[in-house]
Amino acid sequence: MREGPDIAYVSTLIGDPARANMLTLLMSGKALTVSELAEEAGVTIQTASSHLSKLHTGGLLRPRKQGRHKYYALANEDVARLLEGVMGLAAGVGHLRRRTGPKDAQLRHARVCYNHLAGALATQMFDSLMAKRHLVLKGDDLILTDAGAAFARDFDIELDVLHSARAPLCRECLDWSERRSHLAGSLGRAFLIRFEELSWVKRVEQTRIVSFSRSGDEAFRKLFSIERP
Amino acid sequence: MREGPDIAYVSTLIGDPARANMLTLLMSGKALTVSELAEEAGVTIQTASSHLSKLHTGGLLRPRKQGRHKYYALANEDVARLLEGVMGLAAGVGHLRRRTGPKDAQLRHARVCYNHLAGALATQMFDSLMAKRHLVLKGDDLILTDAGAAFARDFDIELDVLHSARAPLCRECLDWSERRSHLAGSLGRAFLIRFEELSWVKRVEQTRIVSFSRSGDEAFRKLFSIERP
DNA sequence: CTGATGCTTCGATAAAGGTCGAACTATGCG
DNA sequence: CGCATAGTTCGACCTTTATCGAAGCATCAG
Repeated sequence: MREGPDIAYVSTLIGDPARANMLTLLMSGKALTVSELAEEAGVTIQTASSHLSKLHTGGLLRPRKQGRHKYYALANEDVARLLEGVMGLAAGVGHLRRRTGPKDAQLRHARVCYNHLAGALATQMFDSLMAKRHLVLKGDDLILTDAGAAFARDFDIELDVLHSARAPLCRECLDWSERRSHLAGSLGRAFLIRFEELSWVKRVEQTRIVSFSRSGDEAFRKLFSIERP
Repeated sequence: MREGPDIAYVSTLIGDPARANMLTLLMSGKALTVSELAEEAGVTIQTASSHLSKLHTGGLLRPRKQGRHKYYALANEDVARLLEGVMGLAAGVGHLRRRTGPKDAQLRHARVCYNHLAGALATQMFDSLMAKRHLVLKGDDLILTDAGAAFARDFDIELDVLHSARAPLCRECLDWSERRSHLAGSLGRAFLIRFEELSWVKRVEQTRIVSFSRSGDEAFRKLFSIERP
């Protein structure tokens, strides 16, 4: 019974409260320094340093040195997806660390998941893309149809660049608050970037919240045929 | 940043080697007893009992008592998916099987359990009913949906008669060869009766074996959308 | 009833690992 | 160069928790 991958090792890494805090922070997609992570996680710098080094060894984080700073970020999108999955299950158990507050509602509505959009609006966007057959599910793979490609190009997303990258173009990501899929992959990322370029959305500093401007919300809903609630 | 679900709690649950072993075992989809899980995980029964109780509290497992045995299975598909994700990240693949139950192939395939159908075909029938939302799980109770009721009536099962009976309509029964659920209760019984009426099946005298006719097997598979192996 | 089996609870033990103070290295700034 | 800042390493606590023996329930078979 010693076969199979070592899920205990990875889970133990995530299982420590301080490390879990840091990982949750890094879900914003940003790279943060040791000190920043230490403060947010509520531990001293020494402790944080030790934790981060373990997370790196475990392949969950990717460090980058810049001058005398050391930045840590999630190693890749798989890590982000896994964390999102754990959040989903934890939320399903009804095990929230904090009571639902105003911030929580905003998080559920629209937030960043690593580098793409998540939350209620993101799942609706995903549903729209599926309904219009811009995306289709082929087995477990998500495929961008010709119509979908045209739609993306129309939105000034340079698909050729995305295709040349190694990362998968389209990917499903399970939304922990909505318990439905939203769009990940380089296309999901490209969409978020365009939203920011167009000033439809703004990131709220220090959080994962994504805030839509009034006109941005309208344009977004129009683009994806989402009715006002 | 202390928002969001408590991922540390769930991860800690998975993070213990003994628990991880058990969860990996249960990825087979089968329900296993405390003793079996203890042995496979390499710990004593007391320790296993404690672990399993924690996993239950954490919402990862669903226990069922049958006689003096206690069977544990993964709580739902989300848990399985999460574990699959962790395995993916932990790199490597491994699946593990364990032969259980009667050795007779015919018995394993289809047999009578008290008054309803059991065996591989029965668990597939059950899975089909669940997948099509003819049955839904509400807490520990199995509920026949409107769609399910229509489906049953369409199959000439007189639901009114069943409802008037004192016995519960739907009930999960743990299949001892498959270690998964199949349908019991008066509805489960009614289905078997109909199968016999239609000559889809015949009971083999002196045994619990249920033998499907060639055409009966085909009709059965069509009714429940079960692919030929 | 009695004995056997499956599982749970309790308590003591021991190992693991998170934590922080202190000392140390490395980089940047004047 | 000296000094400040960022991060690491070391060592010593100390909380947490996995573990198993022993005893206690619960269920089943005669």
